[in-house]
Amino acid sequence: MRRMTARPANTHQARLLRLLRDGGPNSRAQLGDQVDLSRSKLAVEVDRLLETGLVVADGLAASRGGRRSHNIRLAPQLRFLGVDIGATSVDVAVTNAELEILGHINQPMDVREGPVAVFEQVLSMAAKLKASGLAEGFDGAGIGVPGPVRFPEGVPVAPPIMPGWDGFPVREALSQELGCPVMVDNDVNLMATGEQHAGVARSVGDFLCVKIGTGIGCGIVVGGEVYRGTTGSAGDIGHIVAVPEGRPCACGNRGCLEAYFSGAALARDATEAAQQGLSAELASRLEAGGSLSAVDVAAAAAAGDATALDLIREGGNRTGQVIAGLVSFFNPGLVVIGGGVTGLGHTLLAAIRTQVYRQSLPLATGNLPIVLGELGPTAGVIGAARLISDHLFSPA
Amino acid sequence: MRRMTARPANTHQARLLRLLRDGGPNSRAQLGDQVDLSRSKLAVEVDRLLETGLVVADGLAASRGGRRSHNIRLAPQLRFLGVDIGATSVDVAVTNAELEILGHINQPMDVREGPVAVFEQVLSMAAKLKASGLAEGFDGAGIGVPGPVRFPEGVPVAPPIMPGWDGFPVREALSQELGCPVMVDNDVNLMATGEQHAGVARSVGDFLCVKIGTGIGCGIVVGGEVYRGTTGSAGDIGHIVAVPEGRPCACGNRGCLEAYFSGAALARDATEAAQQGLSAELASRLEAGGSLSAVDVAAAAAAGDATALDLIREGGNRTGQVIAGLVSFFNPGLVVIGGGVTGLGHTLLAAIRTQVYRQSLPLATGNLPIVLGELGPTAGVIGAARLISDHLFSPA
DNA sequence: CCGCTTTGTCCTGTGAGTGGAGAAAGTAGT
DNA sequence: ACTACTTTCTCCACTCACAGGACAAAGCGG
Repeated sequence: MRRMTARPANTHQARLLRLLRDGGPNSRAQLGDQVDLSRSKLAVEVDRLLETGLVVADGLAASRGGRRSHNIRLAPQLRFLGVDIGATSVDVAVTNAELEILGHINQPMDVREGPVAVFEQVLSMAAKLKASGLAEGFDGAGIGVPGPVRFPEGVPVAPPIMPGWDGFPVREALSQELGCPVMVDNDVNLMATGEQHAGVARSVGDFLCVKIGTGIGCGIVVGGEVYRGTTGSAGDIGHIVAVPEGRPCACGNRGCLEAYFSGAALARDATEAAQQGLSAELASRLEAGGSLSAVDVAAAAAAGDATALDLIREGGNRTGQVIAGLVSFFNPGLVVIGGGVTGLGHTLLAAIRTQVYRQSLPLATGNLPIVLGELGPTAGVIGAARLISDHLFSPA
Repeated sequence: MRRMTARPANTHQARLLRLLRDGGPNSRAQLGDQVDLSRSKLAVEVDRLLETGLVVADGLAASRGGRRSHNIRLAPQLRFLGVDIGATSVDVAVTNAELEILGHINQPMDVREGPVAVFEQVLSMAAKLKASGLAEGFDGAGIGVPGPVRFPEGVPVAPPIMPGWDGFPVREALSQELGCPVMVDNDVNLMATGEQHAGVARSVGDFLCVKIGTGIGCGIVVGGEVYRGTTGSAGDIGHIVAVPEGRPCACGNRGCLEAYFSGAALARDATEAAQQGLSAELASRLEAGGSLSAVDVAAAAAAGDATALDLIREGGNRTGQVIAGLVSFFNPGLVVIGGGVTGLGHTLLAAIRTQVYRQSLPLATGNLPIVLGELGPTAGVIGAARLISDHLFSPA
């Protein structure tokens, strides 16, 4: 099957495509209400889009008191691939042009095995989605990697947790394999993009999205656009010093946030507590599973285990302290907490909130919601799909 | 004399005005090289600007091998007023349309006396500048205040160090008094704007400008635009916690950066050291002046006083720690240090650099200059003039 | 005085975009 | 069935921004 080849010829067409993506099918008249163009001009642009095949007219909508309108929608066969590479697992999903998830696979994986092995796995997952009839091919793909990215080129730069990926041409390689345009970003930025597109951050211009998984990162959105920083490392808050001269961290410094809290730190601290006999609950889980993870701590906390709750609270306090500083500095309109540890839920959230509301300026916290992400594990893949669709739905 | 009434009618005219402001007089041909418009279109827009009186043609430039060009420049009688209200002093300056300072007055003052008293002083300073023949009136004024501002309305909101100003309609009141358009911003943002326009931050898209005066604040520039945050309090880093559970701070929390370092904290610590007999140098200055300020500490440090140097280093370390966190988070292309304590110079700068380069990620610090501001006390007033000129040189 | 260059002006063609007239297709009331 | 009114969509003429070329003006060097 022929894939999407055309791109919008001008900003009007790009605007229309995004409206159809975000608002679903629409009549010409409804579109006209949103774009500030005369009906005549609008009709011309819609006709041109119809010629390219990017949008189609299918059927008539119900009358609203007058002539029935033609439904204009994005071509139904368009497919985007969203890939979210974490430290220990991959998510791959197919979406339609409206960025609705049609199919989603999650598999365990280890980024440290390097780009070649991971690519093979990603491609086989994509193939599986194709084989299940959800797509005959992909019109574009977005991919998130757990480290800083030189965004224009789509190349990871000096990623601490995935050293083998440094300089690997992710964008070009994946584009070659899939035969479609590809955009690459940091996984945290994609989570923020996802929550912005379809989650809690809709209609918020400036917000922070803190992702707590194996490590800790923070997506920064300024005026509706992801801010990536000068070298693409913006939001890398895991090694902000939370406790001056505190615990040694793997990075060589002391007192880093990640030395106190993250999926990895939590698992380590829980294991230690279990071995010291501080918690029967955790000890029994350790014996049963051989090792502990954030999920075990969450379960223990849900069962009322005091040690688990303490660990979560303490981690939340540290994290909240750092976030409080960022809130004072950045004055966001919203803070989203997400990532693997979202399962720790409201115990974590409460600790973070307490610290932020206590330490940040009243003016900055006065009307500041601090909430859990709403999309869970799909935020990343939705963000990835949105990334490539933003790219494709912009003038060539 | 008639003041500026016209505004650019479109973005082309605005663009041309800014080019003339930032690049000085120019021929039509030179302008054409910079704006990507046909010569004919450019000529039309320049003619219209000439009609409005915003720009004038004065004389012919030297030949560059062909017909001599007409010099096009901004109207020479245009005058902007830049006002920078600090905690303890005011700066008022007149500039021409190219934002060159024609006259500059600095006077001590206390913001806590409230807006009415301060306004009176500012107006008398402006009158003095007028009386000296530098201006017959003002075409626009920019004003910076030491606290958060609701930018669109030009009204301070909940400013901690100037409680009497809360909600006072600074923009409207000053506009009324001066009879010209006025824009209001945080003083720190204006310093950043000034350094961006005429100082060390020219041609840097994303940077931080840390102003250490009576308090500590940070101007944030994203993509060449000042970022003000959701409620206008972005950059308010003085009360970020530098030491968890540390010294009590006037704000009610513990361990705030300003409790450890700022002009006020430095004066207090120096006084204490002098009284405890730790430094003969500081003690003699205390006896001579009755009190100590950051300037005394700077002088003592310059004279080699170990205690003064220690105070500066320790303050620089604390500040550097906080900045290190911000650098990891924001990944700027430049960090500018300015404000009243700039006199502490390289001792301070070295301490800050050490902390940032040690604690932040290599990717973020790899190519990160950390430098002192270049404009000193004029940064604020230049920023203020630039603020209003940006406003006036944009389509009506 | 003759080419050559640069600067600035004039004029016409093109394409984007507006706005109005009106056709097409529907609903509701009489 | 007929009328009045609504909404949707199309067509067409007119305006305006802008490009680009021709050309005039004003300088240079030989």
